[in-house]
Amino acid sequence: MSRLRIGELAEAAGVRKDTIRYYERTGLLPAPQRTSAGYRVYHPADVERIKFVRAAQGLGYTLTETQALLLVRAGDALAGSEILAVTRVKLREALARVEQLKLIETGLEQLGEAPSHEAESDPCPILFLVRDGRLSQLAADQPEQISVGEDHTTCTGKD
Amino acid sequence: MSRLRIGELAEAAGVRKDTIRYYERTGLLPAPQRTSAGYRVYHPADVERIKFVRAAQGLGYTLTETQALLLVRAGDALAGSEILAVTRVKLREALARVEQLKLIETGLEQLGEAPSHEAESDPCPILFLVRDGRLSQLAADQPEQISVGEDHTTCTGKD
DNA sequence: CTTGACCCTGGACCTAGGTCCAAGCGGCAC
DNA sequence: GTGCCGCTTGGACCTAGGTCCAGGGTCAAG
Repeated sequence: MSRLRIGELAEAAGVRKDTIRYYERTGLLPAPQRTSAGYRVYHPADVERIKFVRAAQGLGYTLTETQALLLVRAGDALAGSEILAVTRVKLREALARVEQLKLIETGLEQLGEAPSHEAESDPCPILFLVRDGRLSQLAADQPEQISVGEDHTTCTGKD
Repeated sequence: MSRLRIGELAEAAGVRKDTIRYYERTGLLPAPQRTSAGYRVYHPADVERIKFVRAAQGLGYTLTETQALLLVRAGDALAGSEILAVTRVKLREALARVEQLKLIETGLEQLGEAPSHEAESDPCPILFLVRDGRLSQLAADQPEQISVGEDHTTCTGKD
């Protein structure tokens, strides 16, 4: 049982067969050996490789970036320096995201507790979602910029 | 200048005109007033609304979730309890992502520093990317599960 | 009254990342 | 040798979130 057909690999890795063929087309998975009848034949290590790809995707790496990670995984240190920069950007984004989400969570919790009045923690209970200086950091197409200028922090709750 | 046409709104909010019309189609932006000639006419507050939407998208909220956030922003506390659950899930995912990315960053840094040998920190320098018990958490379709069982932590660096 | 910038609509197209389908072999059990 | 399941291919289709285009109307300036 050391060699798998595509269905078995799919089962073992928890993906669809189509996904495996898709990964092969896009280069995430090398073209496997074939039987004389043309059936794809996989190595058990491909199960881990696919799981790895799924994990990378889950972390927000694109297909291309995932390929770089696979190179690193295979021992290519040069690919590492490139993907490191990407990873640092992603990490910064993820940290910012956590902060934003915490703010929103807190705001939503307070909203539930203090139905409408007695929202003492913030003079403008809608603004926890609107303080654009904070919230729009992630909206910028250049996540590098942390410009918190833009003093349009007016509290006009109505559209 | 208290009323804007779509081009001005697009400019002010930093999006394309098409995006604004798209948001209108999908309900993220209410259908605006029209001039007698059929031109859309916007309120300056719509600039903030669009920026808000962009920010929410940047935080990983879907269109639908963003609509709920908009309701909350407009004062709807009931929408808040629904979106709170969503937000908590996103927060947990974001925290997990940060941890994963930190691991990867560290691993990649060490890879660059210790070219091939002297990687004392980890007996298997490839594994910082492969420890599936950790890395595949995010790959699972149910991000709730933190199952770190699965002892397939073998160090076979070659494909 | 023409020119140019702006707006309208419907619909096609795009990237990412898959997912599905039909038509047609392969292989094994009965 | 006939089911039936699994595999092959190419290509269409899908969701999300836009983006672009053609054909045509509007409006202000010259």
